[in-house]
Amino acid sequence: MKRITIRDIAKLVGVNPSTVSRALKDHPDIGKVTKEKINQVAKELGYFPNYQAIHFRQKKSQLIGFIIPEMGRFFAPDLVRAIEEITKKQGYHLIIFQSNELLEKEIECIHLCQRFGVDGLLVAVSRETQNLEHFNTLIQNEVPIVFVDKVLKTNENATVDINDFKATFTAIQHLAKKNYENIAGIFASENLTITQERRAGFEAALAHYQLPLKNEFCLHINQVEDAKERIIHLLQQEDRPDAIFTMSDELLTIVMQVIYQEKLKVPEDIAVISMSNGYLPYYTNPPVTHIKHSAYSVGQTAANLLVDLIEHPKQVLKRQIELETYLVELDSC
Amino acid sequence: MKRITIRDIAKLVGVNPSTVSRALKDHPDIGKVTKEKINQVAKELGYFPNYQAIHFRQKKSQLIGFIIPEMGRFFAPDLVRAIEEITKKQGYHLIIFQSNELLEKEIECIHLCQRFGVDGLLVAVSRETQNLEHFNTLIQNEVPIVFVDKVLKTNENATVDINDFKATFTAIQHLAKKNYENIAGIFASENLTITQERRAGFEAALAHYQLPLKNEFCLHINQVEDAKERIIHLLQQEDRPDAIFTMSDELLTIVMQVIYQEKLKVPEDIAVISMSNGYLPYYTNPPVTHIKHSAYSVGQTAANLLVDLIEHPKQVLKRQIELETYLVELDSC
DNA sequence: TTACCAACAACAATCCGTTGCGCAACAGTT
DNA sequence: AACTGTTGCGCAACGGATTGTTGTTGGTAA
Repeated sequence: MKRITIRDIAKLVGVNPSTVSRALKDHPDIGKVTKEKINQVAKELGYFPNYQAIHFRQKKSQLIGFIIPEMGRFFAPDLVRAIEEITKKQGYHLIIFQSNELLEKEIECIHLCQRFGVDGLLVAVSRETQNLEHFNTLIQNEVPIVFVDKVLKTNENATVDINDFKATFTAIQHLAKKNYENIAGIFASENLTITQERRAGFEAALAHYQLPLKNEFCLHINQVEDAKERIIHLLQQEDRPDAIFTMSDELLTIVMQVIYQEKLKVPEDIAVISMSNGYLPYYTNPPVTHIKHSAYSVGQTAANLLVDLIEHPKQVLKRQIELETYLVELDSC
Repeated sequence: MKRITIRDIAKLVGVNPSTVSRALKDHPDIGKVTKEKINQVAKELGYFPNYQAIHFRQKKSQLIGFIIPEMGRFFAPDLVRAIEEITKKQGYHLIIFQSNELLEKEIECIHLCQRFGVDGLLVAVSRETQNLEHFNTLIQNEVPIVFVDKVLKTNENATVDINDFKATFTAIQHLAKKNYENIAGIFASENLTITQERRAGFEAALAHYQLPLKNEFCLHINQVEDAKERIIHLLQQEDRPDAIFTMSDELLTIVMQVIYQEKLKVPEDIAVISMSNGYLPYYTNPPVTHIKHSAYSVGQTAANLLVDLIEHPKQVLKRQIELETYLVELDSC
């Protein structure tokens, strides 16, 4: 089926395509009668504008790229949900790319975004990403970028995340105040900035409360494969921890599985506290005390910031946003 | 910064833009020396093609739209993950729209897809969608559509889902064989085709094993708000069920929360079986026996089917695919 | 009547890459 | 020398909407 263009309408009404274009967008230059006729014919023909042509002409795409390491189950969905809602509301649309935690793929995604002419970009960087050079051409082309959740902090780039140090500190503080003394921490890959900051918060809190920092009590989980074994090993030591902190929902699932398997009672045998997007802690028995870190808010904030940067690049003052986290006290400590 | 075009390269090399265009795609008409020069200059200038222009000219977008009721936590993420991977591998890219379970929004999404000129469309229909009329213009424009997971079955449309009847039957069969007799079923909104088919499988299995079908034992959860209360009420009856089937991970979370709250032992006090994407059942205590229904496979299959339909519209024979589900026996029955 | 200004439309260029067609130059054949 | 075939490249139109500029009306005021 042939697509209907403004020329078709123009021919039928007997005017110039430019007149049709102006009429359809209610331009004051066009007379009322002509406008009505054009609008009527457009409706009859079932005309709809060719966005590809428009975007091509205007060098805009109304597209926002979102590069994410992987579409995980705990954090990403809410991020996407929020971003899609906000961007749609503002007339933009979301095109999603997974980098699979690989720098190489991240670069590929960036190229694709460039070729597609996205108006802006949201990025959660991959585990391998140690600097932001590969974003330079995009930046030179003045495509706004907002780094979200997994960020590398520099002074120039827009970021939305949380204060990982403080959030973790708060978690450990909560344990300390409840008089737990042998606190273990389960962390993700050491490469990630968020891991480093959370680990720093963890250590600082232990130090502050004069609790022991044992190296065997700090696990960095790089592959899921051996995660269970390592945690089992941790919990089977004779001098095992009396409390355990996990820095993410993913890690919490593993820990809880081990705890169930080992038939440990929470919190009697061991206390658990986690950073979380706030759902998983209610699926477990008992519900897990956690530092709530809302992916939805992060997504909303980042999307709004990005749209601001696209539409008023000069006027945006606050480009680095740290969202609040808070303690949700349930039954695991 | 001005974008570099083939004309810039042409000027520098001293050839015609058409020559540059052909050279860059290794067209045999262009001499080796010229090609090399052009490629070199292109690299020096950091040229990359303007996809918007290309897509506009070729009336393709390399975009695949994905309309989903909502970016949920259990099923959608794997769907998106799979679809992104497959479509990217085939040179397409994913643009996501949420219909929020509203027909009106679903129609909006369809319009957007049309305007964006997507090459194909994946759809999980909303709860309100009772027919597929609103897809007609898209179909007339020969944009392939694959309905996925939440589908309405007609003879013409491409679909990828599971045999809900059979899957549910299998679940109940498993309970029956373990001699559970008072089986309750927790279902989603009655409007959904999948709910209807699962309920039918549920009833058929009860009938087949000559088990009682009590209306009070079949709950349809429309809002999350009162879900817990209703399930508590179900479990507090004196003649309470000895086994409970949930048709989704979402519902399973609620049931498990209630079970924990009520301090019921699984499977001693009550058995649990669920349909699931296969992760949540391991987060609970005990792990829940379930019918595994892989979102990732559904996504993969649907994405591959769609790409086939885009690229060889006439040659695709099997357009309605039902994926296998299987019983994963864990410790809750 | 002339001058002038709205009001309304038409014209044509533009965005960038693609592609059918044409043409010149040259090698090889008879 | 005349002809055919090949190689290598240029020309120009094209796709659909937008937009700066120009042109034609009709009407009003001087």
